Amino acid sequence: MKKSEITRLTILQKAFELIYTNGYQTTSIDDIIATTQLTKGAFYYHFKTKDEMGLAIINEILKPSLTKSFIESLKNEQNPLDAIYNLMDNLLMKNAFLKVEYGCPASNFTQEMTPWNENFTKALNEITKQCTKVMITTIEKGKENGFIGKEVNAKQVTIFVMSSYWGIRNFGKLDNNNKAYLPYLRQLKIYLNSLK
Amino acid sequence: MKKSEITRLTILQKAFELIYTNGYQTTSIDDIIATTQLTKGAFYYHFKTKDEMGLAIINEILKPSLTKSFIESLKNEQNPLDAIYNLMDNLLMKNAFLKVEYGCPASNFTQEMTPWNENFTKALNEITKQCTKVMITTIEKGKENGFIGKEVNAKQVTIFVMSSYWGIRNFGKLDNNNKAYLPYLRQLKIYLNSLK
DNA sequence: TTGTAAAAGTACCAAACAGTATCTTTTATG
DNA sequence: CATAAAAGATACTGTTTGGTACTTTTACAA
Repeated sequence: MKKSEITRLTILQKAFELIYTNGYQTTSIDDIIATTQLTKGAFYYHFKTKDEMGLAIINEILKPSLTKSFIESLKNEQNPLDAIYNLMDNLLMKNAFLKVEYGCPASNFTQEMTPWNENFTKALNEITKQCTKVMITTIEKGKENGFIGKEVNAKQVTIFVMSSYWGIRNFGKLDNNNKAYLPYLRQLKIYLNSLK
Repeated sequence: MKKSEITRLTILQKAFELIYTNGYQTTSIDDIIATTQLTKGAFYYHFKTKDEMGLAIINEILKPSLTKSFIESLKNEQNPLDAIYNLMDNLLMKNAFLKVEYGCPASNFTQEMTPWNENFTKALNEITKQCTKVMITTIEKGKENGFIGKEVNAKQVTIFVMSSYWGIRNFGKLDNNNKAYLPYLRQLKIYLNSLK
């Protein structure tokens, strides 16, 4: 890997961490170059504007990480209901990338940027669509394999589950701990079992 | 109502609208005084700082509006499952105060402010706790009245439902329309019926 | 090894920002 | 209707911000 590519990636990763913990608007370029030990010259060599960097974070850091989580969790497991539960359990309780007190990075980005940046919205929408698609396919397959009742609407369930995930991260953020995660996961299991 | 009180309320309401549509950080005090047709002198006569105003918005605009919605919807209805469904249907589809494309104001505030303002977090947490409490009580009463199965865990269900609500607003925001709301509501109904 | 384009450093700018100091006008009340 | 305090207007400040212009250093292919 070329040195300049490493620099670029360092900026993206460090900037992601700062934005994930402090928000996009409250993270200044000066903050980013301070933590990366770089200068404005380096930053603006790699990115035309701050927003171009933000978009790169979504597409090059967030997107691969999230879609990988979804695809790996959902495609390999036999029982789709277990798969969905384990995916959520993993995202909430085990993923080292995601921290309770900072919520879901995709959701954070959405909330903060959507009102004023259309490109961000589009990029985030794509991630969501990809994740949604994988989950719908998983459920449809589960219906064929007899794991899930034939009357179940895959898209509805997906939207419902994804929503509940985004929302529960709000609780975690507000409470600044994962106390709400356990009752959430128990209820999610009950709900998923009702789809058999 | 005294004139100065009207001015204060006007600032809060107009500022709320701006922040709801554009975000807190992207709404400047200059923006607020421009839309209110007031001046800095007036603004800083009523509020010591921008954050003091933000806190006042949460406590004096958001809190009463949301808790009123929850209490009125949940306390008056006979069947608690219908009550919860109608509350969500109302918040998503009928409430003129809330717009699809801008998400849930409480959730927006939470996402944007939590990382850097503890007072905001506390105030938002209080609103959430109040709403949660009302819903838990409603469910408990429903268990006593036979509307809901005795084995149902009221707190779990409340957290699950509230999460799903917050999350679905994210979908609406991302898509910039309420297409996702209908499948969500259908699935919510199916889920609530499973609690009988 | 060396020439050169790529990469990074330095110093600056104009605009936007929250907030203040001071002055003027309303408004409520004796 | 006089007057003082409340409410609001005006003009400013120091700082932070994203971004730029220009210079220097580094990496790497020939």
